[in-house]
Amino acid sequence: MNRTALSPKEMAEAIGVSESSLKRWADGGLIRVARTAGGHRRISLPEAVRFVREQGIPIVRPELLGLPEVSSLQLELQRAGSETDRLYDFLTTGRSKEARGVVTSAYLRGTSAAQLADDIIAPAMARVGDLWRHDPAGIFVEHRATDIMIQAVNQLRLLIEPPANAPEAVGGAPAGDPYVLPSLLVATVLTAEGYHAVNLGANCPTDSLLQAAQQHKARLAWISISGVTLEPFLARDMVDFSGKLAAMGTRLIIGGRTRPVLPAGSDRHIQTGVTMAELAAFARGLLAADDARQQAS
Amino acid sequence: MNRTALSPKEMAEAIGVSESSLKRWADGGLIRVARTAGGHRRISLPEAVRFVREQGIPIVRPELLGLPEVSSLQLELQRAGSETDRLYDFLTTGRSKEARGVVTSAYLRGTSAAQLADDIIAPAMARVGDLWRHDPAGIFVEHRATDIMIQAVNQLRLLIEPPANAPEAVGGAPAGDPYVLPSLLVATVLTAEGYHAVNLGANCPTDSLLQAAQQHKARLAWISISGVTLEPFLARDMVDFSGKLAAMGTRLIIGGRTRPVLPAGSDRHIQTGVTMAELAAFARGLLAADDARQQAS
DNA sequence: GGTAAAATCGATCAAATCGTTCAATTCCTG
DNA sequence: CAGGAATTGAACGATTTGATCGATTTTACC
Repeated sequence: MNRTALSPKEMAEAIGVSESSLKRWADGGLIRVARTAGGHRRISLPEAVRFVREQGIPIVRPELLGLPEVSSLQLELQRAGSETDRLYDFLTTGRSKEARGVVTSAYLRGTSAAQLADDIIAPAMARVGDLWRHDPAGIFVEHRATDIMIQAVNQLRLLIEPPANAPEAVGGAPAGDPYVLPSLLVATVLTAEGYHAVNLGANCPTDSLLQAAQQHKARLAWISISGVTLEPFLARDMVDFSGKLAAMGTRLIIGGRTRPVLPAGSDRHIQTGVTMAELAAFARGLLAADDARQQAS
Repeated sequence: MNRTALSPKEMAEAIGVSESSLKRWADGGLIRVARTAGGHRRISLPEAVRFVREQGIPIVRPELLGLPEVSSLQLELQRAGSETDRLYDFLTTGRSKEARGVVTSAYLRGTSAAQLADDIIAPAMARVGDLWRHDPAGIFVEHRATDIMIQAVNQLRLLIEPPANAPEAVGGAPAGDPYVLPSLLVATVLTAEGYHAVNLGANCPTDSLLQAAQQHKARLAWISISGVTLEPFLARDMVDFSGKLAAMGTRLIIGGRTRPVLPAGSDRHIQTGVTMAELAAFARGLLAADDARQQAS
């Protein structure tokens, strides 16, 4: 079941080390622990996840971390094929638990959220999307797979905790674009990069996005384009839009399957990308620049 | 429910410790408690806040402490509506963590998934949906709220596990209907009722639904209508559709904001409902009938 | 006002965790 | 390979925690 906090013993058993070592690591500051009034250590799940990822520690008993789907996945003895193949297999056969396991365990093993999206999830979903061309049952399988994927990414999102003073990021899919998953992935990637991501989801007018950015004093805004093409007139809208955002200190990044073509010379305040890795890199760069500026002052 | 005073049980749940520990801390002077005439402990909200701050104890379920900025010293004890009010507040102000807390804690306290949907989530989302009429920022708030709600329901869904041999249920929103949340709620309610629910999400053609029902040998199929109205010709489609489903042992239930009007005399294999409670009742009835038949044989 | 259900009381007890010490193991370096 | 440093895991008594109990108080409802 879903734990809110772990005791040293639980986490020690989960990763297969002694309780003593875990306590020593906690006392040495390697693991951030809260304390009960009586002095007992309590470890939050996102903190445990952060630690095992950074240290590259294999998880022996995932169910102790509240992640039973990871353990059930281990029962599927190393099947042949890449992670994408396995994910595709689980998605098309409706095995949601195993699909969640693929995503979660890949992240726990150290795969970055962006890599996960680019190299595992996107290819699998692309293959799922091709199904309906050949298979009459493709549409239902695609719908089911999408739902499963949304579940999996939402679960992943809960395992990541941005720092307390994280800058805000706001975004969504443009008006007329009904796809939920891509924007959800962006929100997850940005959370992993240390932002507090506010996802406005599918079909979100730019006006609404602008207001959200204002209210949240967002450092970064994203638009995730999947279901519509960025028409030239829309591209001009975007340039105008990004100008308004820039005026209040918010940088805009636009992404999608294909790199949007913007009017020449308009790439001053507007960034485009087709992969989550690009998005993550840009977001990281923005943070680094802000940090440098703060240190200088 | 903004309480002026907390019971030991409430505060214990809020910070994720046992009631015993809290009472011991109170008796040891760590927490200043008032006593009722009968000797029960009462902890003031400021005292609770002071304690968790001093001890650095993470607050697991902040909604139980009532939020300071809600400020209004409403003495009203927990009514059915108060939870909706809090949820609405969290949804409109973008506090996703707290919103998830309302949903999860309500479920953990014993509220059924159907009740949660009908009495807490639906009213809150309806109020959110009214926002755009009066507030220019309404659209963005609505999008943000929807995303938060989807997260919360997905999290709830992960907390519920159907029995191993659960019958399958398949459904989604009809073609042209872009709303994700209602069908997700149906899937969650059915999971809580003991079904293995396969959600095909928004904008799902009936053909795909039929194929999914076939492949899964579904006992139950649902169509959740939100964004489109059930036109008469579509209604006739539905009767035809439900006939095909019935032929393979799948019962159909159609739901939405308004009760769909079906051609007279067609209600043999088709069920309609406007509340999740109706849906849950029908699903339960189906299960009970099956069980009785199995026992008889 | 009266009654039944729910919550809380105070107390007890087993299990978990505390901080510390120490021996065994691993790692590093000359 | 020898030997010192660092890491690990086990053990210890003292303390903390969480579950449980029958008795009492509070709350909800009529």
